[in-house]
Formats: sequence, structure tokens, C-alpha cells
Amino acid sequence: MSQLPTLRQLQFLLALAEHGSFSRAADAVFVTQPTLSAAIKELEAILGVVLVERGARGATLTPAGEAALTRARRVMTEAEDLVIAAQAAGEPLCGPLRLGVIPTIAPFLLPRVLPTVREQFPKLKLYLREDLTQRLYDALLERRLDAALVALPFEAPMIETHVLGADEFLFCCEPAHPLAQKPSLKSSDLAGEPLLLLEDGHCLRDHALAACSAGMVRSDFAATSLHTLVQMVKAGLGATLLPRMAVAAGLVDRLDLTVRPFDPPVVGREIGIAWRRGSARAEEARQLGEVIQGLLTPPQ
Amino acid sequence: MSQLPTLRQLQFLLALAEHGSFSRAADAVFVTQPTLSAAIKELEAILGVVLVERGARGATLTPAGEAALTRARRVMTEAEDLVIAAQAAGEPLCGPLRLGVIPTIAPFLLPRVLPTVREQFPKLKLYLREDLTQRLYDALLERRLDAALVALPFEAPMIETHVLGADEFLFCCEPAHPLAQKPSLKSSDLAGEPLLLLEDGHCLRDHALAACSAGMVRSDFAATSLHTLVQMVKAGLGATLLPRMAVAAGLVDRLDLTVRPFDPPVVGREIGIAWRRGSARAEEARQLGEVIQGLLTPPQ
DNA sequence: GCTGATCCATAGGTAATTTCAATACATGTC
DNA sequence: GACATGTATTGAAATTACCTATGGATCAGC
Repeated sequence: MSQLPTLRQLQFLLALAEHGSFSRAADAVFVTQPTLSAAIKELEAILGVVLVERGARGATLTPAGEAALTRARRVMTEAEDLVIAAQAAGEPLCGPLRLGVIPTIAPFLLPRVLPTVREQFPKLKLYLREDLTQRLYDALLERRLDAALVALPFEAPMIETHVLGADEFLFCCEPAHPLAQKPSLKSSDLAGEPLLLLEDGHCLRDHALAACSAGMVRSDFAATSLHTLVQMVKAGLGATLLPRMAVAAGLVDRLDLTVRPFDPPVVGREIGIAWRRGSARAEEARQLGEVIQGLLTPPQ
Repeated sequence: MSQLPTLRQLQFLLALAEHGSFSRAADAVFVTQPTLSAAIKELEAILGVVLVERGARGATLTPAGEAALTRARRVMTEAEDLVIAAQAAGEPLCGPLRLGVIPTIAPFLLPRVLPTVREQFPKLKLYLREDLTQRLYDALLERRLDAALVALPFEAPMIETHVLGADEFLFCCEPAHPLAQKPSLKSSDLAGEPLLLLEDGHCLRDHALAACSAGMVRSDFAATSLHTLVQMVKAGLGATLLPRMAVAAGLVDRLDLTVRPFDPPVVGREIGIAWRRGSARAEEARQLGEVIQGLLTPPQ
């Protein structure tokens, strides 16, 4: 087995690539220029390739250097992840954790779970970010988020998920609506019914569409949030489907709207937690999920 | 940023996990036991977690240790890959390269390209492995192969491919066969025709099936290789489709069988080279592919 | 074409780190 | 309680990493 480079040497290579000059790179990593110079030279000796083209006005990476750079970056992030993961294993759910939540979950689930989470993990600093599923997905992949609360299914490469609980859909309409008379509805009752939905991009829109394929979607109006949506129902523009979680959180309180469940088989969505496969905080995401799951299951 | 561990420390951790004892692990990495002991201790200090449970009969990893181990393995392989990739960049297509080839390509393509490859890259040591697509895929993922010659499409996560050339299918039958009269065939001419195919697992079987959906596959007989297949045609069991590459390599020479092309649009398969995304030898696989492509395109 | 500025390479000395040999300590075994 | 089998500690030696000082090359401006 040929000799391995040092992480330090790789770090120097990153700095060199970033600053385009031995001297400036040396400053950036707090060593002198000769030190960095020697380290790069030894790295080249180990790899048997010239990585850097030395010029009068700085340094440029050779193609081999570029290739090594990409891999060096990977090695460094993997090493950093190791440290973070190990430290987290020693004291789980500590420090900053960046959690994404979709807009149809955040306002209804977070008030219910955050107090307990805060109490149970006082050292945890949750940074919350509310956004659409697709953007949360991107953020997870780019390591800008550690975990995300989303609606399942959330099939995506490199993403792992755990189910936290079911969230059935309820039919919501004006009291004067014909269907308001029935204590519960069948999916087929929606046939021809004018339905209001969230605007495109919300996964709740897709799930609701799947649940009420019989309905007639009003594509001329689309709401930007569930709060807007119920206002539109109240204004007489049509009926809609709401997640029970939102109703339980008081979304339609004092609005004088009628809410009806569906007969089994109930339609709805599943709430889950997602994280990037191999993320340094995968285990913590799983743990956080368990806590939230425990908070969801008993009441409803 | 907290301090990073050394690759050496991670290597020691791997050895410790493998041998279950400080002393034996130390022997394995050619240092003394105190050295390894101190290194692990410092690693634990850096990570802030106890990784190893020291017992009277050796050492066991704690859960945190196991987690660190998995990541350490990743860091080490990434670092090793960096070295290999960089060395390969300096002197491409040198040393051992493990190349998988599917059985319906190997005997016909390799004799045509290997001499030139050998001549062009005298220092290259090609280790060839002939196997079915699925097993080559597994081997690529498990790093037991560096590249593979397969039939496209070869859609798979973590695998990248390049097209090397087209390989059209030819109709092969006995001279007395009714279709032998026609100089060329349409795909629809195969309607009701009893066709022989390779046994399950060969991708050529699937591609041929797709190409001649009109035909009537003889599922009572399936060949284990193209050589067997033509013998079965000769024995009067039916007709078949052969890749032009195999015919060009002399598969039916001296067999007194009739071979007919299809009218455009020609049916066939594409030959490609595949490698694991991020493999240390990805660039070399690409280069090797270019050479083979150059050898395939001019003649036919 | 000289001058100064900028940048990388080299040299030699020093501090820090790594490693080793020797030994101490802990724990099960007979 | 001696012994075998482990790991931890210690202090010295070798190695390595780093710094200061200096040299040489290239380019810009005059």
C-alpha cells in the first residue's frame, strides 16, 4: 500500500486552490509560506503527480490537481462529519440542528411538539426553516439542513425517512353545503364537487388531488396557505380537504365551517422525518423523530 | 472548527476494530502497543467520546465507536481513492485495471480490441471478468471492478456510462427457412415465428425480446451462450436474433446458416462502458472507452 | 534594461510530535 | 497466589512540522 497523504496536506491543497497563491493560502491556514510550500511539495511526491503550476503571479492547479482537489474536499467533509457524528453520539441532540418543515405541517405540528422537545433536550438549538418539499430536499442534499419534517412518501435518492404518524384528510365546507348534512363522507361523494386546493408546489395539493380524484378542482383559484384556503371556503368559493392536524390546531375555530371525516378507508397523508443518508446527524434525526412520534401517537 | 483526527488515528481505529485487541492491532499496523494505545486515546479526546471499551480480554467498540468506525472506513477509502486517482491522472491506464464484460460481448469484442489496447497502453494490466450484467453491477458497486463493458441502457444509481457504439441485431435461420429468401426483413416479418433466445439473466435476451415482440418465443428451449444458440438453430429448433458483432467475429462461419439484416429502423442494442460514479479510475474508464469506441466505429 | 514588487523555493535551526523500549498496573485462570 | 494476557504510563530518541532568513525567478513601470 502506497503512503497516504495527511489531512493537513489536503487542507493546504484546498486553501491553495481557493486563494490561488502559496503565500495567501498560507496566511489563510495560519502557517508560513515555506511550510505550505513544503507540504504541497510532499503531497505531490506522495501522489507522484504535479498538482500545481507555479507561476510568477501565483499558482494554478493542473488537471490532476483539480481532480485531487475534488476528492480532497470529499475526504475533508467526510472527516469533519466523523467528528460531528461522534460528538453527537456522545451527547445526542445537543447544539445547533437545522430542521426544515413544510408549510402545511409547521404551524400546526410545531406548537404541539416544540415545548416538549425543548424540555427534553434543553441544550438543543433548533434552527427552523419553512419551505416547500422540493426546496427542503435540495437543502438536505446540500447539507444546509440536518433533517426535515415532510409528508410521505418522500422517495428520493440519498434520502432516508421515518414515518411519524398518519394525518387523515377532513372535508371542509360551509354549513349550508349539501354534504354538510352527512356525519361522514365517502370519497365518491365528492364527485363533481368544486374543490379548492393549495397552489402548485405544495405536496398537500398533490395528496389531496389523489384523495379526491372524483372532485372537480377549481383551477382558477389556488390558495397560498391553509389559512387562506379556509378563508376562501368561507367566502363560498367551494369546499376543500384539510389535514386533521391543522383542524386540531384550531385552523377553522370561530369560522363557522363544517368539518366532516371520511368513512374508512380514510384518505390522508403520512407525516415523516427525512435526512440525508450518511449525514453526520442521521442518528439524531432518527431520535428526534422518535420523540415527535411519541407526541403524535397518544392524542389525536 | 474543532480539531480533526489524523488519518493515522483512523487507520489505527480500523485495525483495533478488526483485531479486537490493542496489542494485535498494533502489530498489524507495525507500531508498538503503547503507540496505538496513545493514538486511540487522543482520538477519543478529539472526538470527546469513548470509542473503545477496554476489558481484560481485549477491546470492544462502544456504539459511538462503531459509528466512528463506519465513517472512518469511508474516510480512509476516500483518501486511498484520492491517491489512486491522482497517480492514475499522472500516468493514465497503467497498472491493474479490473474490467467486467458481459458474455454476449466478451468473446466477440475483446479479440478485436485487446491487441490495440495492449499496444497503446503496454503498462496496463487488464484483469477480465465475464459475467451477467447484474453481477457486474454488484461488483462495480462493491469496488471489485473498475469498469464494465455492457449493453445499454444500463440505468442504475451510482453508475455512469458512455456509449461506445451500436450493435444491430441480425436474423439467423436455416437456409431452408422461408424468410431466408428475403434479402432483408421487417420486424413484423417475425410474426408467429418460433424464436430461440438465451436463458434468463442475459440482457441480450431482453433486448431481443423487445426487438421481436411479434415473434413466438420458444420458452421450452433456452441457450446458455450464443455458441449454443446457433447450434440450436442449426439443429432446426427455430430461428434467432444475433448481434452483428458476434456474426462479424465469425460466430456462424462454416455453419451454413443464413443471416439477414433488418430494414431500417434497425433493431439492436448499444454497447457501452460503465463505472461507479466517483470511482478512483472513472477517468481511466472513460479513456479506455474512447479507445474502444475508436476501434469500433471505423469498420463494422 | 534597470528597479522594485511579488511570488515561490531552499536552507538550517528549533520546537513539537511521534514512536519506541521498558515497566507498571489490571484482570481473569489455574 | 503465581501466571498469562491485556492495557496504561513513562521517559528517552527519532522523526516531523514549522519558522526565520534568504535566494532566484518573473513581471510591471519607468
